[in-house]
Amino acid sequence: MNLDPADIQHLKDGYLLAALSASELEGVLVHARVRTLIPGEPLFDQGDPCTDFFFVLTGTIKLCRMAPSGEEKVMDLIRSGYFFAEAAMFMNGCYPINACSIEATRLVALDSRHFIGLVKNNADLCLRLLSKMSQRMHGMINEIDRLSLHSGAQRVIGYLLEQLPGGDAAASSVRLSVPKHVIASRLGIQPETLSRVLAKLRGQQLIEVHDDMIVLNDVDALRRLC
Amino acid sequence: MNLDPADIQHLKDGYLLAALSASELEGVLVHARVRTLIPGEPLFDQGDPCTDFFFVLTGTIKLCRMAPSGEEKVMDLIRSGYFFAEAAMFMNGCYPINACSIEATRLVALDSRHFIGLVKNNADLCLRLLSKMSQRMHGMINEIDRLSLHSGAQRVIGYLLEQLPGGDAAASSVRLSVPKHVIASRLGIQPETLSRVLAKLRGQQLIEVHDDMIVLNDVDALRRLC
DNA sequence: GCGACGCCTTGATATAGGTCAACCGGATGA
DNA sequence: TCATCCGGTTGACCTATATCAAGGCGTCGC
Repeated sequence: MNLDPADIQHLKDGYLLAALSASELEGVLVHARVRTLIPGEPLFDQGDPCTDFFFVLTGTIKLCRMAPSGEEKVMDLIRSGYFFAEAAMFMNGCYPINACSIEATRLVALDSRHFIGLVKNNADLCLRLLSKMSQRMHGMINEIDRLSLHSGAQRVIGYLLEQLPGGDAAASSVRLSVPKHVIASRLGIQPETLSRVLAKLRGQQLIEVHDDMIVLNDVDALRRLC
Repeated sequence: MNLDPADIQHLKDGYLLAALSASELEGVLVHARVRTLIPGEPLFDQGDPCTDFFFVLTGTIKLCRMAPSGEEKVMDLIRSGYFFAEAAMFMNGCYPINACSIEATRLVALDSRHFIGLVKNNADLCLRLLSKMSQRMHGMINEIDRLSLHSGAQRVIGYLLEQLPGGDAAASSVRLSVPKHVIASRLGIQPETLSRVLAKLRGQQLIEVHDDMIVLNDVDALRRLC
């Protein structure tokens, strides 16, 4: 399985590679392998040695951790056009989480060691990386206080609002691209609770639920709730 | 107020500056100011433009966010010998959190823009930074799943075990260096709940509480509980 | 077509933890 | 010295959410 020109363009648009010269990019691509995952196929496990970082071409990757009890907590959902595991690369150690697909997924695996070597000679790229990682950390700070400061219902509403296609105020409906139980885990609640929260919002006429299609009847009111 | 030689040594031991040459360090110090805070004095607020990053010489800084309700959540406690706000620096924007002292604190404020300039010309430093930020992100991932996967009691136990002076298995007692209500917020629980958890552990003979001194009677049992 | 399964929903119940209120003891300050 | 305040503790109560259990509705393979 190989990279076609559209994939390469896609990759170049991702922030990590945008700062590379043509020859550097060439080198990175030599060390890149395309992988295809069937739904639910694991990519790596928490504790595996970190040899690659990844870019999602199509599909969705679920990053999650296992509690000692066996319960799993979804930490992040990585969709087409995004890198992941690039942070682990710099620790030169092991992946801190599990990664697996939740639908048919094509992704690019890029060689960590080769890329590190590249970064050593490219201060500009380095700064971009620092900035990007700062942004991720910022996102995590938000996540931490969402989890600890807001109620389950507020987190659900926040999630729905996040999924709104940006810009268009009129198009106030959302298609859930992952199963509801995955969203529940992402939000740190049980599937039953998610279902109840949605039912309650439906009862208040704030939303309409048609399977994985959710219409937000009153975006402003929802925004006020959180 | 100025830096004395001990302070400078202290600073050089911090990871961010260890990779600098003598002349680079010189430059950084020219742009450094020592600040002294009384207990509870604010340093910056969430949303303030990010002009400096900091190093704690003595004392403790509390990083926290305010919920819309006015409730505050302690995100981190920064003690002597650690940098903070270095991530915000790379975003070139605003501080994402509030910072204030919780006791008399001496710290060094370092000029962000000057430091960024330096990093641009030092790929090695850059890599160290990337690695350090990865570690922080790793810590945040742990924090997120602690908050969402573990009970309040487990988080309390985890906190106590973290505070144990490393290495020495015999010395199984902990002195709480910050007020209990700050720890409670750090752990995402109420002060009353923290108090009850400690009372319960005391009832099980697992710990002894003497004001801010906590003796861990059975470290292994505690570790098993989480 | 039919059973099995997965996903979601709904109801009943249990429980962790939050909230409110009272109280204690030490520190502070008039 | 006494009043006050602050941090911590304890009790009573309540609410949000988890847990357990049942059932509905698609989808898939046979």
